[in-house]
Amino acid sequence: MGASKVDIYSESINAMASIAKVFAHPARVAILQYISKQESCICNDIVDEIGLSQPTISQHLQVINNAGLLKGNFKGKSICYCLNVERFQEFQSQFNAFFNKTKSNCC
Amino acid sequence: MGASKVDIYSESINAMASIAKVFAHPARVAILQYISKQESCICNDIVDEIGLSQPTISQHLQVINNAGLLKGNFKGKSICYCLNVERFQEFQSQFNAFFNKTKSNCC
DNA sequence: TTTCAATATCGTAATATTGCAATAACACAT
DNA sequence: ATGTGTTATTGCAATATTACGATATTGAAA
Repeated sequence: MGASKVDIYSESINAMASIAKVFAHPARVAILQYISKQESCICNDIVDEIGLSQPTISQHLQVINNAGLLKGNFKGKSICYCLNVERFQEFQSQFNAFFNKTKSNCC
Repeated sequence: MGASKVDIYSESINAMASIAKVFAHPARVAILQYISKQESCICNDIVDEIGLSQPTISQHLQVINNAGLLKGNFKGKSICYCLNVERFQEFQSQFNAFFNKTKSNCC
């Protein structure tokens, strides 16, 4: 096979894995950090900042965007990627809920 | 290509991605939750609990174990997987540090 | 020591992910 | 309308991940 058997898990478990997947690649972690560091809206300089090609960056941005983590001006010559802080906060809460729920021990 | 260009990112960014990767598959999320739910040490019933084959579960357990998230008795007929709570807590802290550092906005 | 149950490893197939070159699409200015 | 610069899409190659059957290994009990 090779594909994850998504149908055998609960909705919340799949949701958790999906969220984690966004952060499971260093390029996406770097992009998120870079975006948040910018005072003003950033444009195409992510490509210069990180050592990856423009198509690859665009691909990673799409993953981040599909997760709902971006907002801003998406039309025009210089598109503006900004962090959707509300959504980001939501992710943090979900993570912490999972961590706190799973923190028991047995031996 | 197909391989992540790990060498172009900082150590902390790669660490973050590595941690996230552990939780980026529903089977591993389910395994961690199941382990934590058990009152006593669990054995081979993870295979029965989750609908995956024994080799596949073993593979996922290895990923979790390589991340340092397991402890317990690893020899004997019924091996005992328990959550390494200290390590788990450490992961949670790293996550929160990343989230808190990245929570700024621009537009 | 032989047997048994539990876990790990090997080999392999299928799918997913990553990355980039080439190209398209798009918004804006001239 | 024609460039120009920016981002998205397509196509493809390389690698990683997921999954399982078959088999090996292991520790304990008989």
